[in-house]
Parts: sequence; C-alpha cells; structure tokens
Amino acid sequence: MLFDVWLVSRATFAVLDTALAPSGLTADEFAIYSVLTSTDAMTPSELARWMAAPLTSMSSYIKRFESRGHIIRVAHPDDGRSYRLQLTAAGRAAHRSAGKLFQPVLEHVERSLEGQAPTVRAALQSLRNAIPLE
Amino acid sequence: MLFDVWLVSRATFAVLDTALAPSGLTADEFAIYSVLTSTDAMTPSELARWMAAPLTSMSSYIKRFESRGHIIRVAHPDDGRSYRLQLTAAGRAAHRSAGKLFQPVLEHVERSLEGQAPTVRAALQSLRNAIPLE
DNA sequence: GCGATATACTACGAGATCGCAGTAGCGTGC
DNA sequence: GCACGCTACTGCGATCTCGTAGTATATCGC
Repeated sequence: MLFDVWLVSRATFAVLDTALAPSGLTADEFAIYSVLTSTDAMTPSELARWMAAPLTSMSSYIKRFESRGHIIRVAHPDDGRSYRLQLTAAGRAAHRSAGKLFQPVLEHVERSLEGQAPTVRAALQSLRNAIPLE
Repeated sequence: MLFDVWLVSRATFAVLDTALAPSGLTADEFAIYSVLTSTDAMTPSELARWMAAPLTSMSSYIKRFESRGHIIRVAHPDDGRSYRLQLTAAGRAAHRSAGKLFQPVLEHVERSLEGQAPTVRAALQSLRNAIPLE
C-alpha cells in the first residue's frame, strides 16, 4: 500500500512539475505558495512541520523565494528568534499564474475518477491521519 | 485533492526515510529494490518509466547501487544499447534488512486505518489510473 | 536575575536530482 | 547495404536537498 502511495506521488509530481514548468514553479513550490495564500503569516518551523520537511530545506526554500521577490519576512511579535512569511504581490501573481496551469490537470484527474473523487479524498484523509507524525 | 496527495506523500517519505535510515536505504531506494526483487531483469528505461523519473536520475541511481555492489548489469539479449539490472546477493540482503524496518511502519498504518485499508488501497489504484501518464 | 537548557533559525558543505548535450546501437526506406 | 532518424543510455554541470555545527533568543529552575 505504501508502495501505491509512492507510485501515485511520483506520477503526480512528475505531471505537475511539467505542467507548472512554464510558470517557473515546481509542484512543491506551488504547494507552499498555496499554503501561504490561505493562511497568511506562518513561521518557517510551522511550514516545515506542516510539509514534513527538515527545517534546513525550508531555509533554502525561503532564501530562494525571497531572492525571487515572492515573499518577505515580517517580524514575529512574540519571538525574536523567529519571523513570519508573507507572499508579496509578485508572489501572489506567480501563484495565480501557476494555478491556471494547475487547474486543467486537476480537472482531468477528477474527470477520470468519474465521481469517485469524494471517496478518494476521504481515503487520503484517513491515510494522512494514519501516518505517524514522528 | 492533489494537495492531499502531496501532504500524504511528504509525510510518508519522511517517516519511511527515518525508519529505513539504519539500513542505509532511502524510501525511494527501497522501492526500487523492491521492484527489482519482484521482477528480475528490468532495463533502466522501464524502471524510469515505471517510477515516473527522468532517465538521467535513473542513471545516477544505478551508478550508486552498482558502486554499493547491490546490482549488476547483464547484457540485454536483443538490444546492444541497453542492459538489464539484477540485484546481487548483497542487494537482496540489504532489501531484506530494510524490509524488517519497513514492516512495523506498514503495520502501524494498517492498524490505524482500522479495516479501511482495502478501501484506501482501491482509492489509490483509481487515483493512479487517473493521473495522466504523460 | 541569572545560569542552564531548549528552541528557532542559518552557514556551509556533501551528495542527490535532473536538464542538456553527446555517443552508440537499432530500424526503416530506398 | 547504407543513409536517415529514433531510441537507450551516459558525462557533465547547475541547482536543490538536507545533515552538522553554529548563533541568537527564549524559558525554566532556583
């Protein structure tokens, strides 16, 4: 079963990476931008925990995004060691244009599932809860 | 939904990578070794297509596995450009010892799913078929 | 209030991933 | 049977990922 997870995710990433390529974002990056649009002001640690990545990788991402001018750091009100991340207008624009490329892929998948989408979604949810969080 | 795929796979990889760490294999590598144990004699291209990875990455993997003494190349009977991959005894041993570390994680997940495992598996299958193969 | 310990992040470097360009063998049309 | 295009793979180099070690701030015990 975990095997199937592996296959599905490899295929998904491959497809999304090529679909999103023209926008200059990878699938991973698109996901991060998506989180940042929905919940503004996350800290690097929260983000790292959330996507199950090492904090060091997160650091690299942030540096990259920052150098693109897509995010800015804003001071954390309660913790001087940390800071919060916010998408800039340019970042939101990049996310939107990547979203336009993302949409057709999602639609294709949902159409191929022929109404099974809710079942699949539910299954993914259960699976997500079943993975030990470390 | 593709979002959930992303989250699930990130979490899965993270957990498996740490679980398998003592064996010296990553989750990706374990998966590849698993394929090679079940179907002996695959070519690099087949393997790459199967796991939706670029052939170049496959090339790197093979080099790495070879330098570990875990796989050998055997001549392809019909095609001089290609060759086939086979696990060596050492490779199979590595796979087996990684399998011992893999098992508890899988069991934990299945137990957490409380009988829903077949549903989830089926959902993953449908999803896999719904991803365009490029 | 102050030392000890824990937490949030970063610098750096090793190794992994993968795109581009190349080589070698295959297969087809003629 | 030979020129052409096609496919299988590799070398190299740019970039990404992430572990180790370090710095800065917070928190806890007293």
